[in-house]
Amino acid sequence: MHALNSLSNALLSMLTRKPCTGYELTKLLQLFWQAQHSQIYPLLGKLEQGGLVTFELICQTGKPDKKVYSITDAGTAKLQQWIREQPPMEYQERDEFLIKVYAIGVMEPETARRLFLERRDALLARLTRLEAQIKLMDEEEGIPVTDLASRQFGRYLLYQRKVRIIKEEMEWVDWSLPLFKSSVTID
Amino acid sequence: MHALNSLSNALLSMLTRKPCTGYELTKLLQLFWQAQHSQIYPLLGKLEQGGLVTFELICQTGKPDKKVYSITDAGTAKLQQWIREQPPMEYQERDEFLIKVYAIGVMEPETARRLFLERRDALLARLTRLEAQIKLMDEEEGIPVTDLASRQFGRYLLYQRKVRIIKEEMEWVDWSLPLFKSSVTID
DNA sequence: AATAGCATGTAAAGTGTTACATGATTTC
DNA sequence: GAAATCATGTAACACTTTACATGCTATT
Repeated sequence: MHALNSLSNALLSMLTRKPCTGYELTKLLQLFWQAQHSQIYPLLGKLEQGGLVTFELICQTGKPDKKVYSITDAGTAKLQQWIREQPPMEYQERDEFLIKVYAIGVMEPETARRLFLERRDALLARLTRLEAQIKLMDEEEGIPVTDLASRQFGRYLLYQRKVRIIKEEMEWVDWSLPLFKSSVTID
Repeated sequence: MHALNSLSNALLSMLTRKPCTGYELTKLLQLFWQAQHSQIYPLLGKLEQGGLVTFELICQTGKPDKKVYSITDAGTAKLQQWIREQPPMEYQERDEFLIKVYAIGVMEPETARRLFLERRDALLARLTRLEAQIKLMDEEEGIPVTDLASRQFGRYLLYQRKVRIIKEEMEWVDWSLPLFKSSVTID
C-alpha cells in the first residue's frame, strides 16, 4: 500500500487513544486536523480495506447503528513509521487574516484599527472555546499526564501548543494596536 | 461577479504594493499564502477578465516576455470590501507535526525526543531563512515603516507576526524537551 | 413545532499539488 | 557540461468543502 495522506495519519493518531466512530473522529479531529464527515467516512473504509483499522458494528435502538473503529497492529506500525519520517520542510500557515494585514494600507486608519480589535475579540472567544473543549475532554478522558510514559502525554503537549498559539497572536495584536492609535491621534 | 477566493484576495493584496508578474507573485506570496504558478497564472487571467487587474506585456530579449499586472480601482474596492467582511470564524491550523505529537505515546522515548530536537533544528533553519528573506525584501522595497499612513506598514506587521510564530513554537519545543529528558533518565 | 444531536453515506464543485512542456542566459 | 534563473502555460491528480439524502429521539 502506498503512503498515507495526512488525514489518514490523523485518524490513526486519534485512534491510538481509544476506539471511535467516524462521527466521534470528526469532532475530535477538530483539535488538530479538521475534516468533514464526508471525507472521513470514505477514508475509514479505505483504511479498513488496507487492514490498518478494524470496526465493530454496534446496533442501537433509538439511535442509528454505528461502527466503532480500532487501530490494528499494522496501523500502529504504519503510524510509527510515518512519525519517524522527516517531512519535506513543508510550511503551510495559510491565514486569511495575514492577507488582510498585508494590504492594511489601503484601509482607513479607523477601519484598520477596528479590524484588529475584532480580531482580538475573536481570539479571546476562540481561547475560551478551546479551554472549554479541553476541560470537556479532560472530563471524558481523564486529565492528561505530564509523564512521557503515559498515552495521555501527546494530548497534554498538544493542548499546551494550541493555547500558546492563540495567546501569542493575542500578544501580537496587543503589540500592534498602539501603532494604530498613535497614527489616528495625529489626524 | 461572485465572491473571490482567498488566493485571489492574496494576489490583489500583494499588488497593492506594486505591479508584479505572475512569476514574482508566486515567490512573493510564499510569505503569507503559498501557491504554485500553475494556480496563479490561470487566476490572474480570471481577475483580468473580471476587470480587477490589468496587465502590460513587456517584451524582453534573452528572457521570456512577461506580463506585468497592476491592480485596478475596481480591484482595490473589491479588496477593501473583502477586508471589511468578517470571516466565518474559520480556523485551519493544519500542522502535520501536531498529528505526530498527539500520537507521541506510541513512540519510544528516545525517538520521541529526537523528533523534537529535529523540529527545533528545522524551526531554527526556517527562522534563519525567513530573516534572510525579510532582509532581501527590505533591500528591494525599502525597510518597512512603522507608520500606519505608509503603504509599508502592513508588511512590517506581517514580518513581526511571522517571526513571532516561529519563535513561539521554538519556545514550546524548548519547554517540552525537559519533559522527555526526565522520563528518559528514569530508564 | 422547531431545532439539535446521533450516525452514516454519496455527489458535485472548488482548491491545491505534481507533472508535462518550452527555451534562452547566466552561474558553478 | 549541469544546474539555476527567468517566464508562462496546461493537464492530471489529490484533497477539501458544500450540498444532497435519511430518520429517530430529546430538548426548547
